[in-house]
Amino acid sequence: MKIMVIDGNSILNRAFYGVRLLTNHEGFYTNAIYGFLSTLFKLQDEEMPEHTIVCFDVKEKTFRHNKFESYKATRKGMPDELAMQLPVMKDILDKLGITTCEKAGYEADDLIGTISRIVSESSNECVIVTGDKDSLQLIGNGTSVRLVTTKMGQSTTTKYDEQTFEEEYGFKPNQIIDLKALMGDTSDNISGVAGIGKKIANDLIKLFGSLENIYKNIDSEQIKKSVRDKLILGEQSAKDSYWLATIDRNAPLDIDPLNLPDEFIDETALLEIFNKLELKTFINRLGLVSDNVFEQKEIEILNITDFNDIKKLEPQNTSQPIFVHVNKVQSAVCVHVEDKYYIIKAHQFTEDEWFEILRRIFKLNVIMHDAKEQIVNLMNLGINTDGIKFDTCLAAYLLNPAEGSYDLQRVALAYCQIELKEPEFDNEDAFLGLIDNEDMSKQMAKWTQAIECIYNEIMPKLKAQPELEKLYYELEFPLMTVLADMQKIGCKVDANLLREFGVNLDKRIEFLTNEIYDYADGEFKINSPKQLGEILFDKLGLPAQKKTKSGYSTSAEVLEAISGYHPIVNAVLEYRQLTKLKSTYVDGLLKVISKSDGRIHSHFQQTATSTGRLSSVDPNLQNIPVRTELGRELRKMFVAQDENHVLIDADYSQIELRVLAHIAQDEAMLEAFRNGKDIHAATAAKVYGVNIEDVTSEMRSSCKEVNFGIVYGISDFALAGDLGISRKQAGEFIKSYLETYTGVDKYMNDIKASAREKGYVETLFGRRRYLPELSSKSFPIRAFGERIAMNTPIQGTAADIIKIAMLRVWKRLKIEGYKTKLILQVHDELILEAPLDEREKVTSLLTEEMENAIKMDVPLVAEAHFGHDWYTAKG
DNA sequence: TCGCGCACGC
DNA sequence: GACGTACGTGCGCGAA
Repeated sequence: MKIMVIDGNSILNRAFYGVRLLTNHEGFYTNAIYGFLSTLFKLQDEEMPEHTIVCFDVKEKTFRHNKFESYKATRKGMPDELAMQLPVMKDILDKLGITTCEKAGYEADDLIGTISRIVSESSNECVIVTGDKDSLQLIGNGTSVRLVTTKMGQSTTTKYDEQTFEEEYGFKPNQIIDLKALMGDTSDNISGVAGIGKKIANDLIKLFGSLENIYKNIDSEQIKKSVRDKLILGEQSAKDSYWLATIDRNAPLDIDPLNLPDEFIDETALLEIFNKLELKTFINRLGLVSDNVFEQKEIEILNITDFNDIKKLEPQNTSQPIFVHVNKVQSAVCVHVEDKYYIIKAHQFTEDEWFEILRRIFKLNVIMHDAKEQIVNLMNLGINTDGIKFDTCLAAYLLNPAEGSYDLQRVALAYCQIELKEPEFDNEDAFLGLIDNEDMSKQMAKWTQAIECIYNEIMPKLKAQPELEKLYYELEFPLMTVLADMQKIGCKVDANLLREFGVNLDKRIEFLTNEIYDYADGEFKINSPKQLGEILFDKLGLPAQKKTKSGYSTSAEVLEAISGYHPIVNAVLEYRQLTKLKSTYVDGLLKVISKSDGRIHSHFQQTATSTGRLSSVDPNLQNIPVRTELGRELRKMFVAQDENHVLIDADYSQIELRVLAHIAQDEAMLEAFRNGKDIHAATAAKVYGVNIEDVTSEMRSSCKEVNFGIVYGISDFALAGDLGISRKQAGEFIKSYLETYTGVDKYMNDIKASAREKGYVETLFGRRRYLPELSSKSFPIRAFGERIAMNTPIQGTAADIIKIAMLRVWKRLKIEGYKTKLILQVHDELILEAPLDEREKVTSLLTEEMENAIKMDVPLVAEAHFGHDWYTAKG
């Protein structure tokens, strides 16, 4: 028989610190439970024990504390985020039928020691699972120890038996006690012998075998005098330490390790617990819900191979929704109509037939998951996609925008506990029609079925929040088509100009590289912060300012501070700037220019941010340089298609501060905007108590920083860093700022209180973000949550506003028959590509829609410029 | 492949 | 006292 004994506290601790903080939507922490169970199940699979026992420490003092008050005195208590998970964890173990064991006055280690003794004495096998090395002393007689180490998210285990232990340590497992008696253990506050560390302790143990033997031979010549003196002085401490480090293998047990009950799994209870914790992976893992509905209910999968059969795709009642899934490589589509799943594969039809099929499908009342990329493709084929009426991906995003990822697999798991396997048949071969089998059809049907399930789960949740439902139907969903259209059109890039720019950069980079090598007196990877740090701070001896986890910090901030010490520093700074431009922008952009139309088709992600902003990838066109002149040059490469077109760029002036003024109803700030004042100067005038015309540029720019920070929920710490002043001064600065803008002060306090109470914050349009961080007892986490609480309504409302503007601009351009196209959005900026003769009209259309997107108590101001390229159009 | 340090935007 | 200004994406490096 094999028995696995787990040190519950140890593994739970590892799990807690190894897995990022997870919570369910109510803010209950689940990361330790998640990590513990992952480790438990993994080890059960590996070790296949007949029985598992989990031992826990009890809060009360143990026999060790009773004798030595100092024992483990330096240990901090469990953080609340972990403590709250402990009882739930025990309950889960109970429902899993796993025996738990704890005893007042004893540590988990003692219980484990006792269990392993009993098990091994009866010639059974015992595997101990723990995260700390104390239990290694228990190895022997069929007992092995698995040490679990965690790295963010994953856990690795190392197995020690007598042999591997001796190979690594060079002595027997129980001699660990003797070792600890000498060197002590800071984590348990065991003192050992003062002055004796790991090295000497190891040598002594190898020479004499045990503590007892060392003292018997204390006069031996093999012990140096200095060491002998320390040993004599610390004899009592060594003996006490020996006693403390010894695990009691005769603790009283309430269980009989040799006669454990069968492990009965209470499926109903576990299903309920895991649902509540939103740990759906375990529901699946334990098979609490059948993951394969196909096995429960035979569903009808039909291949359509005859073009004449396509009328089957139309439901009797045309208003009835159908569910559509297109595989990634677009070689096949699955349509779920009424109770049937139709699979249609492109290669079985002529191109005309295939397009006609798609045309018919997307005329119907279609529900999809993440439709945008498909819409782009269909638009490119000239197929109308107006039939698409619902996107489950977007809905999932609106219900909780902080999830991070909304691919079908994840959402199906979250809402339906369906585990969708990575598709095996979604590759080049499938695209060419080389793969055509039943499994492929079955897999596609299952994915389509998941969409239906999500839809059924999500609809009532969306309807339960009327504001969110409105946001979905009136803004987010229609915006998807606008984004698809922008992606399809893309933006023209002058590749030759870009390449030329790259060549010039390269020349200068090569010069700088040589210069840096000369200064450093040798070659190294300048791009490696590690190597650069060693050169600057070790070899050249420049004063290091900051450390990072992995060595010296070489950030621009640090380098600027030391630029006066050595000419290499400025060379590195310039090198960094140029190589960034070259690799990310020149090379990066050249890679993604479409061969067919010479344009860049960035993808606008609609479900990427937790505030409601869009993001842009492949390439990211929302971070094209603008601040430095050289970087800004890159914008000259983004051009209108020809000399008969221009780019028109309009950006909102101070949209976030205006939103803040409105939401906070701050009289002073409202007044400043209403009167068209320079907000930063106006702020400075008030904060410093001078007339606006007497505001110096320093006063203005420091207030600009504060304004900027206020929008993000500032701290004195951060502001101090930005302004280069002390934290105290920064605190006073913020204080006088908030005394000037009392409405803002009140808003910040109110929003935090409301967020704590409700568990979420909202934008003006009801876009929600949940804040589990606010219920944390940990200051940094809670403070983080508070900053989000202050920032999200502002940033999110601004995001809502520009989305409204985009939708209206796009619609008007279309309805009023302009050829002008919306091509880019950069958070507070919209860019159009317009034929020359439409320029004036669409410019006013654009600013008009941007400024009137929403009625607030302050005016919204958008400024537009135009030009052949983005550089000029940015104004 | 992944995490980190760094750098670009709003 | 805690140490983190919000929100993103992408590159090169270096360890696994």
